Amino acid sequence: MRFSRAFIPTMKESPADAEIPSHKLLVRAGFIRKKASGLYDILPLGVRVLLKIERIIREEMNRAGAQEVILPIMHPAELWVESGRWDVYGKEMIKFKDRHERDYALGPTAEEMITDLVRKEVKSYKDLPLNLYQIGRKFRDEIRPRFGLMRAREFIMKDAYSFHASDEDAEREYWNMYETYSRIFERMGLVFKAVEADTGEIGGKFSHEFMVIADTGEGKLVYCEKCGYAASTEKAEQRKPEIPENREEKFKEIEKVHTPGVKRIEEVSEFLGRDEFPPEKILKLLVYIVDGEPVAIAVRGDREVEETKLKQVFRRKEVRLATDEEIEKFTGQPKGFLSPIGLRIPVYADYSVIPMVNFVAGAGEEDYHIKNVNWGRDFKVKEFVDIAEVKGGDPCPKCGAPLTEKRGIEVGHIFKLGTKYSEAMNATFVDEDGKEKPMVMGCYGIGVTRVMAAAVEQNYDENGIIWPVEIAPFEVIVIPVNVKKEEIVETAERIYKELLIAGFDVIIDDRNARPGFKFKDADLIGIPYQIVVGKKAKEGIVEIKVRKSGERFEVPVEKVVNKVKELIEG
RNA sequence: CGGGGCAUGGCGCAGCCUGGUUAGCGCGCUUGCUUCGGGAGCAAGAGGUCGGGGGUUCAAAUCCCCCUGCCCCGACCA
Repeated sequence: MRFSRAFIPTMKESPADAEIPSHKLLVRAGFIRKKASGLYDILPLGVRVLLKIERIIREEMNRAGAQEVILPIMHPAELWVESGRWDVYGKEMIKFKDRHERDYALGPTAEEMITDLVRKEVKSYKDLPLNLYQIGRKFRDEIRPRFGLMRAREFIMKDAYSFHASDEDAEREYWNMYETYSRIFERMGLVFKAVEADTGEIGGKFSHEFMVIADTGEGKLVYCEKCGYAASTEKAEQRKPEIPENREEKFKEIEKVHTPGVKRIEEVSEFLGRDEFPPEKILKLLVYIVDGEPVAIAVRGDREVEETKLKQVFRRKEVRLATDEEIEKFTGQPKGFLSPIGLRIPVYADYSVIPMVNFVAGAGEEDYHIKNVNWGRDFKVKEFVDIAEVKGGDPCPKCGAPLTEKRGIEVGHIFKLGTKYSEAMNATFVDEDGKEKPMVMGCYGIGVTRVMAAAVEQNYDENGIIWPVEIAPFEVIVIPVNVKKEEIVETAERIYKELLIAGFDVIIDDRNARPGFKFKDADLIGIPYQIVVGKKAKEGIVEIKVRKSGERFEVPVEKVVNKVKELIEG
């Protein structure tokens, strides 16, 4: 590729609407352009990166035994109605009608479409297992698209679905995909972590998310360096604390204190004296509405409720915070001073409350708190549940070692679905024993466009992007410093051709521009290796610069190809 | 959905509060000359329905109303 002929519109300034590095850099370096909120044009450089990402995915999926298909993006409503998701997924779907007034949606995911295909064609256990995947556009009408490619309304995804005759075989494939995904992200040169995750809207039995570690990630995860436990904080379990020995003996007399206008945990702590009453000594009480019924949720003052875990505890019914009016109505107590004592609604307490002794809680009346409250003695806990968000430093639920907390970008998610869709859609087969059974399913997704953004988020500096060579738009750029000098041009062209012949992805910056201008572009775009052909060309010497480390080597022209090979292949 | 902000040439912005005659700046773009190892200099140019509609006024980018688009924030006080 010749830079002078390439469509690579770079710019000095970031667009005003870009917030995070990947968004700014992908726009500035000419990989993408915004068309509308959550919709992007992908320019040639972007396409090159996406094709490389897709190639790695295809190779590994095929190697793992999966087969590629292409299903329509336009989904007939009937299938979604059949699975019961037409209304559930509802607002996230772009829906429309054809000229005959039939309902359709642009596919946000394809369980229904694939299940429909397989149920029609597969009737015997002999045809199982089957793992089919596709790489294509997906549409989700996000409440709030943001961060460029990270949360777009139209994006490219690889989605795979597997069908099995038994639960064991589905589980075997699940781990097969786990290994496959690990290889895929390793090959892409990304730092990632596979974590146990909540199954979310897709449903199913258990799942893992593949998170690219980056500070701008929307997801949080914790992991244990010692035993390898790793989980999304939406799922991470707390180690259940022991009930302190002889706790009753430590109980002190209840004491009511005047705390005018002091509501927040932090304020209470400050007011009563931080040293004696840190947030860990204060009880936080919240009221949630679970399927219309109010429940009180107690957590230690320094902890946050993780709503996804809360939903799990209440088996995924509708769970939401109570409004101020509801709080007053159901508890008869003023907000800000809620007390577990004498509460008319059941109290569920987080594990973090178990070791608490002689703590502070609201008094149930305006401007008062109570000291030396103890669960069991002063109020009844209906059940101790694991609903607080796990934080870095907390003990690992498996081995007790302190957990590490990081932020990450979810680029892949694998689910063991079970028979949720096959039962709803009647996807059955006849087993060896002659009986008709629902197929056991799994599904496995990778956000292809998101991987591109995540890779940038993890690999950039003040000068621009630093692509891992495996997914870089070009592996090498040849930069003749001055296209008016014959010996420079000749040398550069020669190296360019040799690299092409050797099979490298190479671009030559043949533009009549000043050297500094070209260097800036090369750095911005993030091409891993730059070959600078300058003054020493006439002595047969050129310079190779490594984008990531900034290292520079002077190399004789005839050794360039070998040196590049050595650098890229390690 | 609720709250806030923005919309002026391809990009980034000023002007608007306190209406007034050619709407400005930087970058980019075109042409020429010079320059050529970290986003060059000089000179000459091109390019704008000031998001759209309506209103107030002798006069609107500027004031008022409506619409659209885009961006940011939004449980944890109970």
